[in-house]
Amino acid sequence: MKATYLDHLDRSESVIRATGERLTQPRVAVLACLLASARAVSHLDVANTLALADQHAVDRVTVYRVLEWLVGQGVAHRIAGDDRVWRFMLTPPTSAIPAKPHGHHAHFTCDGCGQTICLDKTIPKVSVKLPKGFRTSEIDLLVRGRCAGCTA
Amino acid sequence: MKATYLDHLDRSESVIRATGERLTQPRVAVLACLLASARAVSHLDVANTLALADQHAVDRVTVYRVLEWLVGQGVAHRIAGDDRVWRFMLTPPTSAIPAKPHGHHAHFTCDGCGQTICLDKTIPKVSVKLPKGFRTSEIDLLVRGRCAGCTA
DNA sequence: TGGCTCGTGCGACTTGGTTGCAACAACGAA
DNA sequence: TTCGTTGTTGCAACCAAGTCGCACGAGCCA
Repeated sequence: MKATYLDHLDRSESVIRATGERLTQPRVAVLACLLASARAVSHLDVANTLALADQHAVDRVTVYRVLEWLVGQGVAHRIAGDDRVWRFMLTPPTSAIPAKPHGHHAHFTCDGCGQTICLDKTIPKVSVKLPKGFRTSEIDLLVRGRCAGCTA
Repeated sequence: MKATYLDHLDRSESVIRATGERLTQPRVAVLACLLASARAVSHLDVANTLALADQHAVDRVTVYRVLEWLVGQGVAHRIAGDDRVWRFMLTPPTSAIPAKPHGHHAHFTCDGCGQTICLDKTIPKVSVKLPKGFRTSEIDLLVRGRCAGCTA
């Protein structure tokens, strides 16, 4: 991971450019971190990665704000973990700025190693019947269990 | 709510007795709070209810521990909310000590008033196909939207 | 290049939750 | 009914995640 996120700086830059918002170094670095990770990452993960890697260190408050901003742009989405820490992932398989407000997410969290991955592609849509008068805006499916590595 | 939880003290007591563990005043009071509420409640909700109602005030740390204990007994289960606060609900429709470890929960959270209710009865079981090697232990379904009151 | 505006960094703060420990209460045995 | 053991409670201190306010600085358009 240490070096990997550097490989994504270019793509990160173009995604941010596509939003029409300001292109700043912290935004590029944070998004590159997300691009480099197949699993959900916390604020702290991002801050640590950037601090360790090289001179791209970013203040932790800025990391919070950039991630918030990415969610607002529809580039990323947040997941509430079991440890009451927000984790963040790119929204769909890396397409640019979808900003689909009413979503249907599915994630898998491993009880062994704690990693969270996205299952959006493999899980069928769930249809929900709510009590009368209730309206659905979003459905999150959280599967807990053991990943392949931890089962072995 | 203020007086209501008092109506559940008897039932609370018998549920705790049924666990075979010690019967204490804080346990009875906290469980009575859960019994009295149709929706998920936080540690703070419980502490406030008990503090307001009467002489049953319980230290907040004790509330934390009692709720933890109820989860361990299978009487209640916890829900991670959007505001990174744990909320608690009775596990099934109030049957005693089910302690079903591998569950399938469904909850609804209202974007308007923030309340969380249980949908276990109305939602069909979701079958999940995971990548090879992955094992499921629990599935949580979180539906967000507007409740009947907030839609109107 | 200059200037406006928005983003960043820093420090202080809030809040939800946890830990350690001494005092206390529940409950079975005598 | 009393006693002793053992689990529970209350208190205070602590920790970590996340937020707020503000001054400085960088991005971008004219």
